[in-house]
Amino acid sequence: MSQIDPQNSEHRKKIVQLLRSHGISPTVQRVKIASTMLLRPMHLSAEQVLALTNQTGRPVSKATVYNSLGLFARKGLIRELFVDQERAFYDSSTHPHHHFYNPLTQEICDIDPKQVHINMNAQPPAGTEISGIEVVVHLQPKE
Amino acid sequence: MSQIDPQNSEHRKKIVQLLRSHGISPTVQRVKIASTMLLRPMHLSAEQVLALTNQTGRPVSKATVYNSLGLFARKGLIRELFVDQERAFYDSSTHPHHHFYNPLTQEICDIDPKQVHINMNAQPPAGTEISGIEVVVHLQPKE
DNA sequence: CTGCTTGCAAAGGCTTTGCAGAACA
DNA sequence: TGTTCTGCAAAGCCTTTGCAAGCAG
Repeated sequence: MSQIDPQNSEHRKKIVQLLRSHGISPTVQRVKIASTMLLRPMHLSAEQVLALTNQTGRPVSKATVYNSLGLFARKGLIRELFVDQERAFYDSSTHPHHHFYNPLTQEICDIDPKQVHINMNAQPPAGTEISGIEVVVHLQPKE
Repeated sequence: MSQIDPQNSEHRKKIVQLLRSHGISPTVQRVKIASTMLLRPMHLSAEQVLALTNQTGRPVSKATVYNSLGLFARKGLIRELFVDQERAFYDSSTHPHHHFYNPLTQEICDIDPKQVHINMNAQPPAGTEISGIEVVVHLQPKE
């Protein structure tokens, strides 16, 4: 996996470009947050993004993290996951794929889209079209 | 659809039996809440259940509604849906089926399980097994 | 009786907002 | 210079909790 180091101007440029290409003006904070998300493809809650982002350098405020994550999700840079109502999770990989979710450990993990085939014949209600399909496989401890 | 009228002792008995068969002791409030849920198979938020339940008769408190819905869900009498993080929805039909969700109108509607075929080859993580599969098809306005 | 349930209000936790100052173009 | 963004704290909202009074069995 290619590491993205916000200190490294090479990677910094990539992030800036990525933000620009999604119509997001690349402020210092947004680049920092985006670096956190894309450093490793993960499923993070807003609180976790805040903590990771602020491990180094100048801290970013909580409000800005929430705003930026919302913005990124609206712009399609990341994906918002609703697996339980406690909190939202943000998924840095936007390509279509599905998830295992363990409510006890609050862990989410990816399911390779090649492993899942969905055949849907149902028509969406009049005036609407499908914007995305989310499959969450809930887990429980064996036995 | 067979209406369930909580005033009607015939239906009341059915609800009591249903609660008992799920290991739930049938208090006055729980019967009232269950009647609301089962009056018509629907997707309701806790707030909506509260409002509907309290349209008639002696009002049930908010805390009791939340507690009872949580209890019903844990006991498998209803199903808890997480389609957005704003609030939980409760689905009075527990048989496996899937949902369309329109985030703009906050409307949920069922998808006939016969219309959806899921082929999953992915293995659940070690020590866990699948407890349920939730498919949510997100909608957006056409055009 | 004895334990479970209810109700009220207050607290909790995640997220948004209001507004002044800072950064950007 | 005008617009956009940030940060802090406070507010908002859904949900849970603490505890005394009430009900079920």
